[in-house]
Amino acid sequence: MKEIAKLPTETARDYALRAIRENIVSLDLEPGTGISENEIAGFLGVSRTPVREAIQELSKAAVIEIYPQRGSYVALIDSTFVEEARFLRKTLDIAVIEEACDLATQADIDRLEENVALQEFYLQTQAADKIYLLDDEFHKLIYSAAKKETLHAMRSNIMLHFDRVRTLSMKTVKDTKIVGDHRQMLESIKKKDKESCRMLVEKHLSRYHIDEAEIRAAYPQYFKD
Amino acid sequence: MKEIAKLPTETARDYALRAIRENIVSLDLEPGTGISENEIAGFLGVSRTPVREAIQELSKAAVIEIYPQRGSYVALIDSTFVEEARFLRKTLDIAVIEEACDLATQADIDRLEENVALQEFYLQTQAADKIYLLDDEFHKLIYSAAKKETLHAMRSNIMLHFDRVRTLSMKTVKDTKIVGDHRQMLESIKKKDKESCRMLVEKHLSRYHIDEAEIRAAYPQYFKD
DNA sequence: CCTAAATAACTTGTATACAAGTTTCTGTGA
DNA sequence: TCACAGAAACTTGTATACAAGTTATTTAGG
Repeated sequence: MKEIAKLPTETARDYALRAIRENIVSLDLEPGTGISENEIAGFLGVSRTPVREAIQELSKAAVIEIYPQRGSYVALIDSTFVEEARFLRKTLDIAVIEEACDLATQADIDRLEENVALQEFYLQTQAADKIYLLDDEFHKLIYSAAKKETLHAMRSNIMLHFDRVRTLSMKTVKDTKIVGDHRQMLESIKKKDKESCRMLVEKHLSRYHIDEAEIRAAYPQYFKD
Repeated sequence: MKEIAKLPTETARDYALRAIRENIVSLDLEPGTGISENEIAGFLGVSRTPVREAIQELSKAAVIEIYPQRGSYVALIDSTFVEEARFLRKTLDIAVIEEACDLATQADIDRLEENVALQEFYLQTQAADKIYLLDDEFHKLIYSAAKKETLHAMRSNIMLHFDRVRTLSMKTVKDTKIVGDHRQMLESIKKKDKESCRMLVEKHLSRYHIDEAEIRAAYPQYFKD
């Protein structure tokens, strides 16, 4: 588990949740690892209570499994969940981007323009971690433009399963293509071309699908079944 | 707040979560009501810890608002959330019922048949509460047939907002039509007729849309804005 | 050396005590 | 009667103590 600095504003609970979540997504907490409330509390410098509440929340998202009186474990990557996450993205992202075509204001477009411009900039400087964050923000901006912020928060939770696969695929999937997809999506939103948006989202998702087999072959110990 | 019996098997945390949630959906805890961790803990006969964890979870679903050191309140019915919940249903329920057309086994069909038969039975005996539960189970069975159980759990949380409106509309919406919709959906799944399924889900949802205006007029104190 | 029982060291679940901050009440003064 | 200060009674956030159960270790007996 890697250290993550506590922000001065956030509560101990929010800090614990953020720290544990980031460690799970980054795979610094490997799938199958046993975790202890006491151990994490000591590591983060807070008491068991906020750590426990964070773990409860992550167990509801099914990325942590709690066995009462026995221990808790980082869940193995379950293909069932990954498939459901992909299904949700395919369904909801398309519906939301179509809604964004109708509702996006100039301010929304401006924010998206700035985001994609930064992605294109960091693509040249090879800053993969920056692109990762901008990728998340890009999709959040689209949900925001469609006035579906609550659904994005919900999407984030189930997307945790997908995110771990994404972390593993960082090396194989080409950032160039991802940023290119985002640029095309933005242009299609500006043209209010829903059919094009739909196609782009499907193509975008298919990029991750391709290499799941090889990822699984490379890291079999991380997968369930 | 109405009393709800604690099941012998469930933990104090699960009991508190179930009890508070049911009271919110049934409107026995009215929108805008102030709630206290201590008060609820005393009422339920457990300590603050499990009650607190339950409230945290419900605050994440945005049906409870927590103001640190000031108090917590049952959230007013926010039209934004209700609209997002409706959007999710329209989008996801359609995609899932289409998937169910492809994947439903005979066992799935049998369970749906039994459920709808019970709905038709209780329709004659005027047992609205039974139909309410069977309604929930009907949609859950469809998600199960489509192998999307995780998404259903997620759907349940955001649907809390919709459920409160549904509770208010119980008197105005005709159960006859709802059960009729369910019967037609089942027949369309059996025929694997996706286009018909899509139309039925949209018609089904529109039934709740009609009377939101009058509900809001009848209970203005429950609504935000 | 091996087996088995006792025990110690863990786990999470729950209750309680304390901390920090807000609101409300109460009493005192003019 | 009104204004204001201060205390008391709340709120949630956090830390800690204890309960109940599981697992690992240790120790005694053969």
